[in-house]
Amino acid sequence: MRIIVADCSAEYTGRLQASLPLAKRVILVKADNSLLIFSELGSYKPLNWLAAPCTVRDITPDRADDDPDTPAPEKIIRASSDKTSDVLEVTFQHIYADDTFELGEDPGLVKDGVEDHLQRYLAEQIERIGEGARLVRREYPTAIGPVDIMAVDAEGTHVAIEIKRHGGIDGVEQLTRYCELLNRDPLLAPVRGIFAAQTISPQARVLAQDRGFECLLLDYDEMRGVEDDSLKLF
Amino acid sequence: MRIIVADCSAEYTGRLQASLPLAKRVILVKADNSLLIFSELGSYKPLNWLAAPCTVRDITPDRADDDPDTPAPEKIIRASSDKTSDVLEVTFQHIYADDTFELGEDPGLVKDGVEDHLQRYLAEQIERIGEGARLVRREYPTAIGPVDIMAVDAEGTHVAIEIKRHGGIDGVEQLTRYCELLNRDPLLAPVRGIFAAQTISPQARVLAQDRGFECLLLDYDEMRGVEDDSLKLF
DNA sequence: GACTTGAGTTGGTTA
DNA sequence: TAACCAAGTCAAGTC
Repeated sequence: MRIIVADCSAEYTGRLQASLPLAKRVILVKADNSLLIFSELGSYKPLNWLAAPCTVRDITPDRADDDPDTPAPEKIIRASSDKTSDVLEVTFQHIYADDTFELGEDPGLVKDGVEDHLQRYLAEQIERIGEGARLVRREYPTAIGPVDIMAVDAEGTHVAIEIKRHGGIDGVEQLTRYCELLNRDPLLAPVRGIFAAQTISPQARVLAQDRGFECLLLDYDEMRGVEDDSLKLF
Repeated sequence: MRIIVADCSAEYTGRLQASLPLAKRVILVKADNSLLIFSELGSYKPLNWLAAPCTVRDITPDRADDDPDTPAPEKIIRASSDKTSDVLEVTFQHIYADDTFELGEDPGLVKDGVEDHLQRYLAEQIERIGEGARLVRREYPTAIGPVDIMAVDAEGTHVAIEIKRHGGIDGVEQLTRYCELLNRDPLLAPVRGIFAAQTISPQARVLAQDRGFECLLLDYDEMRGVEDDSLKLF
């Protein structure tokens, strides 16, 4: 990892054109030559970058090109994508630091607990969709992809459940496609749809109700708590 | 911007739990205290991070807590979100570098040319949807949001155009909703739908054709070229 | 390898 | 401010 702190400007040409005026910034060049430009602004997204695989060249500015109006840059780095025509060129006016560190391999991030957990918890606490409900299976396969949860309610009616962390319109569309398909199967029809999420946008809620789906808000902490409690019984 | 290079491990607790085993990494702490942990892996996304607004504390490890089995960490940094319960704790075993640079304000990125351009070009070259076509307007307003382009073909039939850089299934669904709505208006009906994009996924193409929509591939460079040429006439 | 879906998404625009 | 939508999205899993 090469770490540069410098007054610099930059030009990106690829899927779009973007330019950075002169300012003091931090530049990271990774082992795979991918290049990131950071300022104090924004979240983790760099102002500008070039993804690997790419080639990085240090260009010493040609003194013959000197324009008397602008000071000669101290250095120019040009990163060119190996697969596309993307180019990111960084022009350095003053370099405060330029250090390289060998980081070596990284064991990587170990994640625990996302949307998959919501699905697992709801499957194990299936009566949250109504008393007497029974789980058929998670990831119930269909021709157009797996339904998150298939269940049967107290009346014996099949229930297809679409689970999202945040429920938006596209989630309702997805559930619509599943229910349309499932209701063509005489062995399953009629199939109710339930749209379950931690949060549901107002538009999605309206659309879901319009389509005849029930909306179910999931409380992650509460569901986790129930699991923890049930574990304590053993 | 504080730049640290160190052997470190990290624990994140928030919307999920995630941990980083001990390895040599680069840590950036921005002016707003947001903290990013990078390795040579991945693209511009850090392995782990904590977004602003947050508070960062340097903790000198308590020597009384020393576990004879594990070496005492040189330093611990705990970043706590000010608004949520997110916490990111970084434990440093060995620090190779720890420098702070004042970057100052950044003028930010100047972008030029994205999906908006596709829309503008197609509006100006509306005969790409068929000879004799005329533009009604861009961002044609409806109750459920603006249609990208509304036009009239040579036969006088209204045409609703949905434009995407990449055309996926959700884009077809969007166009479906618009056309459904527009076709309820006796002053407009019948309304044809055109799904226009630089690339269209096979599934989206099938769905679009199933819904009776025409698919139109847009060549950005060609459309830009036409514009440039027409500008040269003046 | 192409395609689809989720993300601790992030970021911008508009109601 | 909240909701919706695009992103030079990235990344993981599936076909």
